[in-house]
Amino acid sequence: MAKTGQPTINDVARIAGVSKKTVSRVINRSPLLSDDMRKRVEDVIAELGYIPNPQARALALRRNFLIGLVHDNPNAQTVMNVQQGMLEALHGTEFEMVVRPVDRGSATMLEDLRHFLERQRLFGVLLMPPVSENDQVAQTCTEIGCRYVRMGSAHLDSDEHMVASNDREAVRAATEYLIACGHKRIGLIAGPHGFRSARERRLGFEEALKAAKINFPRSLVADGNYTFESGLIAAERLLDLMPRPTAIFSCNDEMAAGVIHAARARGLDVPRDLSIIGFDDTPIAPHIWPPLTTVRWPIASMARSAALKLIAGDEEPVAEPSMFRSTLIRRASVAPPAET
Amino acid sequence: MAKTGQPTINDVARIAGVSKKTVSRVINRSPLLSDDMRKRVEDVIAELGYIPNPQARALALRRNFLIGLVHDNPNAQTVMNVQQGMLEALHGTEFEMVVRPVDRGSATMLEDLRHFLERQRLFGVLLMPPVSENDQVAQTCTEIGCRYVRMGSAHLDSDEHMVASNDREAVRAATEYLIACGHKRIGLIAGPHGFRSARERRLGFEEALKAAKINFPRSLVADGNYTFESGLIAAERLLDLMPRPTAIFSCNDEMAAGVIHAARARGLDVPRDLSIIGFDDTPIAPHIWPPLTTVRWPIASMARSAALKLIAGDEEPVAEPSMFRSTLIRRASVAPPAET
DNA sequence: TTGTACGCGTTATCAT
DNA sequence: ATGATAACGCGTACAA
Repeated sequence: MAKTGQPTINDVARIAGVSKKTVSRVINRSPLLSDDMRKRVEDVIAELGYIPNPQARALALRRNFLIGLVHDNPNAQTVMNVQQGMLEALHGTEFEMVVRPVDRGSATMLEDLRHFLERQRLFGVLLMPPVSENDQVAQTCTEIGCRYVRMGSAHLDSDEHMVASNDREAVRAATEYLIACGHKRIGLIAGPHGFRSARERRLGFEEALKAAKINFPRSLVADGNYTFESGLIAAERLLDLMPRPTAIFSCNDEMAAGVIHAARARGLDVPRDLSIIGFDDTPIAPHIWPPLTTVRWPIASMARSAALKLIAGDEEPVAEPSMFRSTLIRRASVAPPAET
Repeated sequence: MAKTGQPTINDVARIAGVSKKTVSRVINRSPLLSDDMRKRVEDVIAELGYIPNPQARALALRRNFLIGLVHDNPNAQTVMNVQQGMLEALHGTEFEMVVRPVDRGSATMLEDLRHFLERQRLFGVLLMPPVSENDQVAQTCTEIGCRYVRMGSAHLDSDEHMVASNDREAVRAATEYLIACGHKRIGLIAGPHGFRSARERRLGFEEALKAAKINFPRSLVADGNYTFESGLIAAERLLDLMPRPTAIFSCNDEMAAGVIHAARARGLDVPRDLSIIGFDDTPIAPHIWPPLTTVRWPIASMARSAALKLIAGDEEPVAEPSMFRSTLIRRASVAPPAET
């Protein structure tokens, strides 16, 4: 027994009366092993409570049993949901999760990430949006030989490397709901330029209007950057319009909360004078006033699937989906437009 | 050069014309080294871009360069703030952060945690509340030889193992503010039993009332469990009281949001008919209506200090504080009580 | 001050 | 199918 108190592979081998390599074969499920030999070793392993040392394995295999979460996402709740999903998948396995925030915009981001991956020899990484949209990052992972799965709002990669939500379709459905309620002047608060999610959501919005043959002047779209303040400012511009839009689709909930503030500030009643739909279904969405109609994407499920793809053996490709459906959650922030 | 492409300590030693041990001494800043020898080795290290292999070091040192974040905190934003603070401290060092949620309540929690620490050989762990309040967890860390620092609402451990916020004082100050505004019937929505933070905040509240010689019947305290719904239910009970309280201190912001909902539901105006103070200063606090007066605790700073304590060398004990001050953020949810 | 030899716990190679 | 022996890359006695 080693001085650390933990039994090692040598202890198992000695007590079982076999070689280290045989024990190693048992651990790694080598197919070429007689059953009685396997049984004998497994008994000793159970008896000793032996667990392979991760550090030694990492050194020998040149690969760590760590899954990285690489993100530059500003939304705390989103990141936590992803972590929760990952952890679910990793629970009970030999893998642990290490979190690595990166600075999109930093000129050395790619280089930093490469060094990180090379040094830590991660088993794989889960790339969260928006950094997941950067093809060079994926390219770097491939070069280094680090497995990766990207989360995103559209298929940016092959199935094994991707878990995507159908933002465009979901927003299209949400907008159709607004139209079905009778709205014809609908404003859009867009997401930040360069975010794929912003693009997809906007496209879904425009598709719905076009299909309904509703006119959509440029003046009805206001830029936002996913923050409360940007939603507030964008809403003020939209609400200054004559005629005023009777509904607004906001590309995320946080901006939608800003819209509600702006509406309240000028004495507008939501949803009587203005209907609002957001995106994300953040925990506060049902708690703000009025409770917010929004689009919920199965973020934890996506992260869980992504992690399962990451740790899946190469032999049997996992049956995890690569496309996930978002759903419209109808609450109280939408109503038919008031009679004019 | 190794086949992996990365230079090893052997490459450095060979090219510099010295032994491995000498290179090792340079890396580990051994004092007994001639200057020209150090210079020679450092030059080769820089030239090769050599970085010590973490896996090999972990094996040799029987200690991983990983800092764990152990938590069972339900508040996503709080956890993210802690992660951010930790990562700030760890940035630029050789340490990485691995996240480990635990299940308080699970009978095997302690055993699971012990296995985790023993197997991964973490350098140290940051214990978040409320699991940080469990002395057995700290005890386990000590036994295993894993450094730890606890975050909490009171001094539960020696300075080197503790970063604490002064919840009691902060709540006392917040309550005094309510009293100064003229409130005499003040309700309390308490936190969950068994949480130290809940206890400290309640004590601070009671201290303020006692100092002001204000009567405080049991009926004015309602139990909550830090969730929106619990705050809503507790508020409904409090608002049924005759006479009704003119102000409510809620032990966290989420419950305070529930209080606002309950007040609105019965046509009460905040703050005219009811003043409210929360605790946490969550990101939504300024965005709900009315903007919430609350107590802000420097959570990221605390986590950063905790991480710095963890990775500090044993020789020079860090000068990081172990007590942090929370501050009252005055917004629009408090006003003098309406004339009766 | 510097070097030699060996240990850390595992996997891989190549025999048998 | 199984075993002896050599990596993996670094740290540490102990010797020089």
